[in-house]
Amino acid sequence: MAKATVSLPQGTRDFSAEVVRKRNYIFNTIRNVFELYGFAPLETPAMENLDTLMGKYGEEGDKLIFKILNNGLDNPAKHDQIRTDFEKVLEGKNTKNVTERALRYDLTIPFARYVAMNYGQLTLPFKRYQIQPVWRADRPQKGRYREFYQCDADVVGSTSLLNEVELSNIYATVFATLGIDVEIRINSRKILAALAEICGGADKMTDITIAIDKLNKIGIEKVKEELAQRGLDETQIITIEKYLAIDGSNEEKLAAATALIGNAERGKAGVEEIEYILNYSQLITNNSKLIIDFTLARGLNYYTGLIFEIKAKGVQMGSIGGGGRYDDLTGLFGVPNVPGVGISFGVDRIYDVMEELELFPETVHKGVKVLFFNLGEQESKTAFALMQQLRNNNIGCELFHEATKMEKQFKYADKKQIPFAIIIGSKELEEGTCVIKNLVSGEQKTVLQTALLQEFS
RNA sequence: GAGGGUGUAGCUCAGUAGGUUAGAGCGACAGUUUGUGGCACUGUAGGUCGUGGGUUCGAGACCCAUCAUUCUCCCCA
Repeated sequence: MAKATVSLPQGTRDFSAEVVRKRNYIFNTIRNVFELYGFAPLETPAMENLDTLMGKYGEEGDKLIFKILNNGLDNPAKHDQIRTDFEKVLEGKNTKNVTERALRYDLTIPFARYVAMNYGQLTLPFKRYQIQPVWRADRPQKGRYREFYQCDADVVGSTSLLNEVELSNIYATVFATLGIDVEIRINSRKILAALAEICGGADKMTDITIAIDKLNKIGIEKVKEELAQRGLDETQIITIEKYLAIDGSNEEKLAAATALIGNAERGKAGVEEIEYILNYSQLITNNSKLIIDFTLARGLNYYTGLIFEIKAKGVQMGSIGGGGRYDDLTGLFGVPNVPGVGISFGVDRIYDVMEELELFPETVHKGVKVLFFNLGEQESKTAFALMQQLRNNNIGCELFHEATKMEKQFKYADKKQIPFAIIIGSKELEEGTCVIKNLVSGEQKTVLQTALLQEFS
């Protein structure tokens, strides 16, 4: 036989039965909590119009969008036009004649598009959740793929901080259910804006957040270097260093932040937001899990208010979730002034964390419960009838596919982790009985075929 | 976009300073006498060493290219 040369596209994966079951366990947990909090599901197509996606993720993001080549490019009547258009593609531009669709890059923009298209029909605030794969033409590496799932929950059409409280409780509930110990780190983009205001003006906000975001990775000295490179002077850098050095309990941090940036209007507002959510959460979840982290910035520039990031305790792993408030998600699609707030779960990383900490329950391995041995034609007919009877009572079973030596059938049961074997040979056939063997303990007993069902109920 | 690592049996990998018939473990299959597995033992199958060039008397080992894969940086989940 020729050697198979089949392979998978870079950065994609097959999921075996065991992995799918474990992933579904995570998905189901998240989905149940979303539903519990009043979020409704939404699914959007794998592909969007290229126009919908381009320009929404920044210059870098645009490059990482998977574009779909149009069909019918081989139509002779269009060759001249397409050659001309293809020249534009070579220059880095996109033309509708060559490509006009692309794979979904995230769930947020398709959601914004959906809200814009259906704004009139939506009951506000609109709370939806979405669990679907997205695709990015990124270089794959550890924990990064070209196809991966996102789990998002967003509320649009409400500025109430109650939404932030709800979302942080969703985080707490999901991770408590999964058994993962986490810190829910929070900060406010308003505080960062106030800091920027004091240090060089609002236009430095992006520079400052980008540099601050790297603190954990590169350390304070490098951050200072980067800030200097980005044009901040020494006094400003000292202020930022003071800001980043804020430490202690949540209360102490808030006090220190107030002292530093409380005079700025937005700084005050940011501190008040955080106070609000901390007070509220005390009533509902374990407050100690919410931790103020003033170094938290999050890369995405559309965040404007409170921001979240989830860090699992006890493992070396990047954030396993994040989110925040944004002011105007749908403005780009012609429906302005729709504020919102959303969170996201990083399922692939959550999976890795649970694997590492061995948190998956035994029950996720859900195979068939019974294997009927096949010991001959008449024997297997009897077994088949009994098997159907069990199936009708919601007991999963299989009949071995051919009459062969028992050793093989035992090994099959072992490999598929089937806990019970039912043996019907010529002797049992004659007596109207069957042998039930517990394959874990090795114990077995003979019962009447008519009594088999009640043995399993 | 930039820079490393790795490609040898189905899987995980050995293959010493280039030398003749390329190995192991696991897995698969068969058997250790025909209705009781997981163990053990025996045996069998399976590789033009990613691909294409080059150096050499001789290349799985060295050089170049190419493809694949993996990791790091950028960016992100």
